[in-house]
Amino acid sequence: MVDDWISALESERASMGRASASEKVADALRTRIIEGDLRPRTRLSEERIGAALGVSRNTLREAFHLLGHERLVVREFNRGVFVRALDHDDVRDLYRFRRILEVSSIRQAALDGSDLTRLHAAVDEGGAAAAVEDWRGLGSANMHFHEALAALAGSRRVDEAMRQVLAEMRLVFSTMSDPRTFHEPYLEGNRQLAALLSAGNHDEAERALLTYLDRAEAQLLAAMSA
Amino acid sequence: MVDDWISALESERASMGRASASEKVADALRTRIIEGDLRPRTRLSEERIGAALGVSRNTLREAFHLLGHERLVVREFNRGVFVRALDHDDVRDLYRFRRILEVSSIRQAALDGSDLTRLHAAVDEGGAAAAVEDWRGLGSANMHFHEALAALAGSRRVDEAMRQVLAEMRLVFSTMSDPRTFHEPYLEGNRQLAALLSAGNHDEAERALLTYLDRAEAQLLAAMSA
DNA sequence: TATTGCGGGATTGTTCAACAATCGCTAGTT
DNA sequence: AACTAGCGATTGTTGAACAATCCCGCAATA
Repeated sequence: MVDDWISALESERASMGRASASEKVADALRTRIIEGDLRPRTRLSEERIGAALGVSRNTLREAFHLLGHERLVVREFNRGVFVRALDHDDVRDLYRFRRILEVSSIRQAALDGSDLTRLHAAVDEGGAAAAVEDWRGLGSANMHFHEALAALAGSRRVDEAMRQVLAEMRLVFSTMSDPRTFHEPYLEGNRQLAALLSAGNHDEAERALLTYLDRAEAQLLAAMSA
Repeated sequence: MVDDWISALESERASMGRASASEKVADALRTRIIEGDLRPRTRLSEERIGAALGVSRNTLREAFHLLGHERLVVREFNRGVFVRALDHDDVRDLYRFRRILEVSSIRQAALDGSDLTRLHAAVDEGGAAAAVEDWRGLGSANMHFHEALAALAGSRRVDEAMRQVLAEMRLVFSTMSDPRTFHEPYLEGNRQLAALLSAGNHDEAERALLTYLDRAEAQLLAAMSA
């Protein structure tokens, strides 16, 4: 059935006891989107989803606003909200932005010997996930690595921007069939990057990061064309 | 009367004929906040503002979401929404972020000889505003200058991030009594920066920009302490 | 005096039902 | 085939209602 995710949504209905209703709805939808149950361009009908989750249209709309803010859905006036679909330009722009944020984070780390524990922890997390062939988990670890990398800039707003970017990256990955292909090659890259930073070799780290991002971008673009 | 801005809001009620109601409400409130009529920490009562603008609570709430997304207001659960109040840390973080975005824009411009017309247009706009002593207009021109500067990065997401940052900057300026002090000194700085970029002297431009931002940050922080 | 606990009023959070505005599609016309 | 009118479905917006929560004053207590 095409509407299989509706039942998946209903299963999330249990965990909605506390906090703001709209946030819980947003959580549920976010999970469905990231897990790939809700494909890009899918229209999110207020009526059906409201019924599935047992919330009113108003609350649902607030949730849509939250997801729109995270760029996971787009709202088209008088037409509804749709799961966001990223094109090649989006991916190129995402990586352009990532280069800016992550390179400047490394440069900041070069100035003030930052704390690299989070970074190494993310590497370890990735190693553990790969060891048990949990490729989705490896993907998350990868995200954590880059989140930790951006955190070296020591700026709340950089953190926030990076989280935003990574959420959009998940949107891209959600459409890919084989997570391993897109995450496993970068485990070693992360390890090397962390090592270079630990060694204080920031120039080399910057170069490595740029090659890393170039490669990832090219791979994603190629996969999107196919 | 303390509630003078209520009538100012009502005057905006006329211009609300087209487009989404919530966006219009957000526009009206945004103006009031930026103009300084709504001071930081002011609580935005759903009842009173809804009545003043003639919209329902639900629509008003959607508008609050939009403004929250722009970080002009903060929503506190079960307590209401308040005009955002920035502290010293916020200002420091804003400038940290601006350095990252604007420096990388200049570096990008160094790689691909970007189009500088918007930049020069913003300089001219500032000159014209200063000539007639329109200091608020000079402030806007200043924003446009840095928006144009960030645009050199050639990234939609950088543009968006910069707009976000500048909106927060307006929030700071809205609390300042004398706009001239905070905008006039930078007219010459903008002119020089544009000239350096036109001349292709990007290294010097980068240094000038950093001094520029350091000075602006220090001046704002000093003003906030007073 | 300071603090704790307890109303009670005011405000926000959420739901519901209704209507207006708009869109997309289909059928009919030329 | 193209174009238009109309219709059904969906979103946009409203208003009212109720529940949940917070704020503030007041009394009781130590």
